[in-house]
Amino acid sequence: MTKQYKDLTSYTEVHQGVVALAADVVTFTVLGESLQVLLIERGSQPFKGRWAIPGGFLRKIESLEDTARRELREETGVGEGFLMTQIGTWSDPKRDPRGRVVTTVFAALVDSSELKPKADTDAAKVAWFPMDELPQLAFDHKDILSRALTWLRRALYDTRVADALLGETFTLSELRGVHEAILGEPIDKRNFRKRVLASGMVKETKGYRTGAHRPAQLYKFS
Amino acid sequence: MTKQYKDLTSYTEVHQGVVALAADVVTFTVLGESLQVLLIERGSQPFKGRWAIPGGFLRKIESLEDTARRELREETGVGEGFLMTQIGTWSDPKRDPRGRVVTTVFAALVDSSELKPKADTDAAKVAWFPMDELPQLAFDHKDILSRALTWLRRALYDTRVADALLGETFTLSELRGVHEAILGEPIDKRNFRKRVLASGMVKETKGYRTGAHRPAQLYKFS
DNA sequence: CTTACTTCGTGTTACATTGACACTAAGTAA
DNA sequence: TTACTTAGTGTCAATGTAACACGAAGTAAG
Repeated sequence: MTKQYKDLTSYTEVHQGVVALAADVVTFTVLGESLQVLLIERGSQPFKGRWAIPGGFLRKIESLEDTARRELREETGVGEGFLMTQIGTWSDPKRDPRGRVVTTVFAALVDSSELKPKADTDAAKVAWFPMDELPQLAFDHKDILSRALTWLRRALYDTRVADALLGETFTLSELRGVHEAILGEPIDKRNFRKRVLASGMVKETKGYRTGAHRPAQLYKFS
Repeated sequence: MTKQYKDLTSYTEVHQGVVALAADVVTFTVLGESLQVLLIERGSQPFKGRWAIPGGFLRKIESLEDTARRELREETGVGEGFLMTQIGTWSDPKRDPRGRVVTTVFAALVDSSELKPKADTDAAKVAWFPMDELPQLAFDHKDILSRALTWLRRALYDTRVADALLGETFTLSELRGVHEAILGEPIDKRNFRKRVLASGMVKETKGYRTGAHRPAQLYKFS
């Protein structure tokens, strides 16, 4: 974050009145039964010690989508297998006490099984938090997370959402778990199976997931 | 547009590599049976003679929402009775040949009965076009209009959309006409009445709309 | 004043979708 | 062998959706 602060200082000092454009990435994953979001701890003022949504400034020859993808890769180490969608742009002149920062926010979905949470780079701590146990947040990031969650719940009925959060194959219980974690409420098991199978969005494979219980058939998206 | 060009020139000359931030406003209205959008004709290069979505640059102490509201008022002369929603930010580095312009797009809905189409200010022609007969557009504005229409069709089920497009009172046929114009397809009359009345989103008034036919009862949103 | 014309206003039925609900099956672990 | 855990399965009621046709109430024109 020190880097961002310095960049911004030079922006505001040299280009009086000019706006700095950033991309912030709200990265979601489903871990166990819980929807989690990736945050970084701020190491400097303002909001030192609070947690923030990772982000960075737009570079000269990038689109905001490029910026967001680059930031996500730097923070999480995930490869190409993520889904990213723009969810809005925040531009209140007072949203950042250091100066004028307009930020376009993206939501990214990553498969928890592929995560290397990327050891605290740049003297900044990075961590996953359950969406229902968020820490104190910097800037207007609480509002942003709230809107991101609303977006995610609406987008859930797009096949690609669950696809991005699960591995190549998955059991129907795992798929249901993703929906439950995002919606924050239980879903009837039989009705869910019926609906998903009837929709034709998944097809069965020959594999089975084993454990200390009856094995479950594996499916994949079609 | 001359003004915008000059502003942008100074941006790119003085602040090498710095991004100019704009707000563009896609203004929709329903006129008769047709969904219309407000465009301005460009009076200078690039894209001289083509039509564009009205917009302007962010000022120092404004949010993008403020910019959009200000632009809309300047172009249409409508008062406060409009609905405006952010639909996305376009940031491709090559989207504007003059230099780096990132634009946040808003959709605005105005009641056609309140319009003063605002005589061609600033030597720029302003006109309404049916969404299914668009002229040649400047920049990436064709793509933007396409996304705006998608947004509008999805948002239609929010009561406020039709509310913003209609006057204080309206007949159920007029309300249906708004839905048909936006969706671009006919809606069954009896089913529509049933659904709207059952939803409780409108309540009847004592007025009637007369014409060369049986008078129609007026309703208003509740 | 009669007729043509236009838009308003009204119900039923078939079909699809959704939601509630409980037990047996198949494996592991002790 | 028993306890434990998760997988997998069907019915029925209620609700929502879509298709469909005709008489009513006004104006306009001869």
